Amino acid sequence: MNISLQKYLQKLSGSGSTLAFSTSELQYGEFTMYSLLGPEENIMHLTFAPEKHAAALGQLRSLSFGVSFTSLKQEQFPLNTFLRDYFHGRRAKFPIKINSPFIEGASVFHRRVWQHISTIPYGKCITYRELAVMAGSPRGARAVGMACGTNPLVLIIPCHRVVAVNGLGGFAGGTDIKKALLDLEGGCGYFREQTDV
DNA sequence: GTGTGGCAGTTAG
DNA sequence: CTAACTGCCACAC
Repeated sequence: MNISLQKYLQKLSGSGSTLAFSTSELQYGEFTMYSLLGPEENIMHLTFAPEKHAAALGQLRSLSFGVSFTSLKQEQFPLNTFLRDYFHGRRAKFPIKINSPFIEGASVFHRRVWQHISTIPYGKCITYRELAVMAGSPRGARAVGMACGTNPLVLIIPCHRVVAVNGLGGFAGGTDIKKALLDLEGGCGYFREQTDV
């Protein structure tokens, strides 16, 4: 992971000056998100969990490069309109080019899992086990859960559409958020099976 | 419903 | 290398 970050930054820092990242805290009704933009304005990290956000920043700071962070107003965040529409149920896809060193630097297995998650359509969900089969590791449901937990681009890689065979499963940022996202998308086939919710 | 053992992949040391 | 974690699952009570 750190190796890829190093390489990525090395490419960008031709002059050797410090690299500027920007962060923003985003508010959409009850939902709070944390984002990290790279020097080229590409979105590197997006999460509901403040501790994951802090960890991503910590990784950048731990590198041997000079890095600086500025905060961006929500209105200036490139995906703000898309996200706002999503949370209003008016958008299903985020047509952006994914270019995050947190993804490129991850393991083959994790990237495979994330790729498959990206193909789950809006309003549908699959189980950790099914995803494990797709990723070529039929007994690796638990490992799939771990890959979901380290997903650097929440919503863009819709890991909330992956649920346990007999329940909701976990979520970075809290299962309440996961449930709310599935609800927003119309249940995703999860609530139909549950008589209680 | 709950307990428990096994599972695959990742990370720390 | 081992040990110790996880957004899990199957199978018992």
